[in-house]
Amino acid sequence: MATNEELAELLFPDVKDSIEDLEKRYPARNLPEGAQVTRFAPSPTGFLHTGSLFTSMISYTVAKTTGGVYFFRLEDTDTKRTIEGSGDLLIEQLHEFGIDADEGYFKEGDKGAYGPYKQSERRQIYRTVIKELVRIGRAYPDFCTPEDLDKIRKSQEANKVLPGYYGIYARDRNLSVDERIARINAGIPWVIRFKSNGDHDRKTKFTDAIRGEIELQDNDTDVVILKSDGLPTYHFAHVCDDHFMRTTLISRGEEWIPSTPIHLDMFRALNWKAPKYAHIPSIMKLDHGNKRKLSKRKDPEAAVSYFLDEGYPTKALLVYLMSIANSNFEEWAAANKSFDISKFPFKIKKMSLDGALFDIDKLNYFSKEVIAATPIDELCKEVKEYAEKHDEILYKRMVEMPEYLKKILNIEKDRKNPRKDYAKYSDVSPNIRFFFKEEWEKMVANPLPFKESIDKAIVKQMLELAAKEMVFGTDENTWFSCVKELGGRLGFATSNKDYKENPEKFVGSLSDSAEIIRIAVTGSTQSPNLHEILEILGEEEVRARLNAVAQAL
RNA sequence: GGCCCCAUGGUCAAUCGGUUAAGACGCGACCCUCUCAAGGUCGAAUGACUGGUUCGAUUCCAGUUGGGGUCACCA
Repeated sequence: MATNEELAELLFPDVKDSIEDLEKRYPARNLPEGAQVTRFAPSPTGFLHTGSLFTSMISYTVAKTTGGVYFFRLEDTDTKRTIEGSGDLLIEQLHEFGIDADEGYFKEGDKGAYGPYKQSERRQIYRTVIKELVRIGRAYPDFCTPEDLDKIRKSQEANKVLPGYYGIYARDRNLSVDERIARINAGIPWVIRFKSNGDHDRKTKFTDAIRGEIELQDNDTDVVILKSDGLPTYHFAHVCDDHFMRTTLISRGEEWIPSTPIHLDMFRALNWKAPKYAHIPSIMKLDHGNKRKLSKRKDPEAAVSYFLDEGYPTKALLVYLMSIANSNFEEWAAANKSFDISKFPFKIKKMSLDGALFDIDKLNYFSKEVIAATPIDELCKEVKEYAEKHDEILYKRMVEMPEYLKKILNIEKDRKNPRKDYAKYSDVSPNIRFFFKEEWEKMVANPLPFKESIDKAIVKQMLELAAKEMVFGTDENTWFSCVKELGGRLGFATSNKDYKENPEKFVGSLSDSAEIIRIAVTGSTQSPNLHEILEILGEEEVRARLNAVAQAL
């Protein structure tokens, strides 16, 4: 009668190393007490998901705040879904958010002593551990075809028992070693399954770093750990990699909670200490009254690239996500007058337990705050960088007349209550159109929104008067007194109080007189501070615009 | 369906058995004001339901309901 030892040898003849060897190759990390080793371990299957940014931000923050290590591992074991180059793209996008790994997989090669950090390059490690598992009888080859498995599942459904490969339904679980060897030698394809000792009627408990104690049914299914393509499944790769990479805290999506007993089962079988788990709630979206996970297919905001394309400052998204992660962040930010999330004392225990609905209003709010607090030179740089990728015309202007753009972006900015016009850089262009002659000409070619109640002749006179006599190069008060005086000559009120008391005595209010100038110069009834606008445009240009509009009336 | 997670305003949420149940976004009103963006003041709006424990439950327990997740040779 053959032994498991022989079976293991037949399955993995080339594997010479033992688990002992691996333990030596990847020694325990020498880190201070309390330092956490965390990671972000995505599959290279597309763009960075907003939920992934959220979990990676948390992993990163935990490592940084505890003086630990944050690494990046590429989980490319699903060869069918892998998209070439998306691993590098993920790293680039994370980099835009300042989430750079201390070690791990990088475009230009691995960094760190616990690699390789790309799972497809870790085949021998998995095979070494699995060989050992076969040897001790905790893993075995399974010869079921997909059709066999399908048949088993169908009969389970018909009999209304739990589907899965477990107990009496685990067809090849109790094959004799001789039989297994015979089938392998006969060339029948196989996968390797983990042999669970679990009992469905018992519970496994573990302490989640966010939720506290969680109690689940024991795992009793014999999950596949090595697929027919020679690569491991997530379950096994996670256990194996996070053991040898010495991860101390696994932060991952809450959808992993139900499979945690499988992982714990394997850690136990290998006699390895399991890491701590932090299951992060998913970011949700309201869809026809129902909450659901942000979906990459249905929701533009599920892809981080959406925010980048719209021109949200990366910091703003991070601030928003942090406010979801630890709701006391807002309070902290207000007290410290800073949105610097790296200084915020993040506590994983303070994470809320259910998934937050993505709130674009709140993001916009934070984003306006962030942009308003950005120093002008930095803002110009950011806008320019955004424009370079997404707004050709704006980019050209920023390159050709940087000082002019700087003045425009600086309107009412350098004060205690700065303007908060922009939530995203894509808001800039539509807001500043009128500053450019050719745009302004297009705008005033359309009927202008002058008040119907004011006689066109008066409007015209006001424009002509302003074109001739309005002062330039003065401070705001002097300028405004002048505007008042000019309006007064035509019968406009020179104070709102006067107008309120006797509106019938005037052709229009003080606001109305100023509005005529605003409309002519900006094409709109709304604009930032008129005085600043006029000074930026310059005397010559303003007088020309006023005359042009007056003539067209 | 089995199992698991979750449950305070529209949204994010504080409260570690005793509170007029914070705060923020959004919304409304008013103020400021040459318009707007802001800013200021004020306001409307919350403990899913039913039992139990307790002198006292938003808070602890159970059940109900509701929402979410998961049951692959995908992660």
